[in-house]
Amino acid sequence: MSDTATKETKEQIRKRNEKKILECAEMVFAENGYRGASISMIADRAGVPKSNVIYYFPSKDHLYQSVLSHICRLWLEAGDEIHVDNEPAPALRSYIFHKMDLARERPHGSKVWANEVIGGCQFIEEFLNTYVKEWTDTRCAVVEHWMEKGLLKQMDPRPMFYMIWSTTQHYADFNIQIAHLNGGEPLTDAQWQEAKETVAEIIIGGLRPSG
Amino acid sequence: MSDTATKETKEQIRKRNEKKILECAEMVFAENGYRGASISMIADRAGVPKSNVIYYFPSKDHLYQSVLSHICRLWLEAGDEIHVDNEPAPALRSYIFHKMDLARERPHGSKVWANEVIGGCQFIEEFLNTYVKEWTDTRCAVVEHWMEKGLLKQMDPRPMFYMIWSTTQHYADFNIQIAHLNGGEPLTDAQWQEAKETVAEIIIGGLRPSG
DNA sequence: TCATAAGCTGTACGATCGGTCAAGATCAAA
DNA sequence: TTTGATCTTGACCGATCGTACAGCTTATGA
Repeated sequence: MSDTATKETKEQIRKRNEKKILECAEMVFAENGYRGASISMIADRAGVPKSNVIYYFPSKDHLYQSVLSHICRLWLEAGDEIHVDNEPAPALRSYIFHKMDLARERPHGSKVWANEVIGGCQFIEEFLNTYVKEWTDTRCAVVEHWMEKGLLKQMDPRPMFYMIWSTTQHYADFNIQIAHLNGGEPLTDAQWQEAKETVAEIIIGGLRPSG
Repeated sequence: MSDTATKETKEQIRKRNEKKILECAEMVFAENGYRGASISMIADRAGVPKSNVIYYFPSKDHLYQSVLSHICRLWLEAGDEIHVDNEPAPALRSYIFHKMDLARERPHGSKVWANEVIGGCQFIEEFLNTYVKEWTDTRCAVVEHWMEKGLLKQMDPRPMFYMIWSTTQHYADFNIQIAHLNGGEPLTDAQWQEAKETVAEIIIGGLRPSG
């Protein structure tokens, strides 16, 4: 039958379809929120029947959870630069740049997360109280260590992290609003570069010891 | 009939019901997004039959638009302090404090706006391209004027405004996530005060001329 | 080759959606 | 007191929701 095309194994088929459905689900959930997104929309976007989506993901909840889990893992990895061994300014600059790149390249994931948090964290509550909390506590300890060594201004590190998160994710979640205020066009490469620099400059400048 | 209670005029009844329904709609839209919110939920929250909601607001779209319009008006008013006659540091500090207070007192409105922007700005597109754009252009001109006078570091003022917006609204939109990372409890008055100070300190500090 | 497992999909289900409508209840003006 | 406008509500409509399920095709391993 298949003279030219190489046969796909079942495992390859499964992997390919799961990935395709997950990517489309991420977009549909981003645009419509959890309750606003329907399995039909996701199926249409992926070009498969609705039943096929349910075949790979046993329920809408499972699919949604998979999307959220995937996003969070990406974010936590972006903070690996924050170590006591590193200098604070380059480490924070690298973290901010990394998160800005993620915001530009994968805005949909950020939007799904934002929708979930706004809607009450019903699906990520346990996740927040374990992985995210542990990550935050660890990184706050590093920043406080830097502050004690006099490398940063003394302050509560938590609002600093909230500021980095909110600012970088703003460029993902609110990219459409930003485009509207930018003459209807998304940011150019140059504008994006300048935004990254400005964000890093303000935050790191604002953390510099005054004495 | 009504010995003790004073009679309500029809106008009072209309005003009271419209206000009650609008407030409940703001909460329900905040928690569920536009498509996830249903008229039944809003009606239940307001303690009236579904038909009564439709009576006061001819459609779900009208109700949603009313909620969005109300929020945006509040935000634009908060930026009145940004004038060329004022000193930049106190003006920006006042603006940030004002927006932080709004984020704490009225988180639902901010969440509805965020959901709408994330979902694609379908209902606020014209609004963005007129009022919000005009407001932003005007305020950017003021900041650039300050920069030319050497009162602030020279940079693109737009990312600065995005940073103020995202940071302050983060405390509204993500208040549940912040609470989870704060040991499950919302920020205390002292923590809130410190967050306001930290946000203002970082941003204004980061804008200080280096020379 | 052949039984079995896995991939795939059309149909059907009860629930809920936004919204219409008719009818009753209440109030304001004549 | 009568009359018309406004407030209030339950019943109902077609559409869409999540998803269960039977039956089909296709790949796999004995």
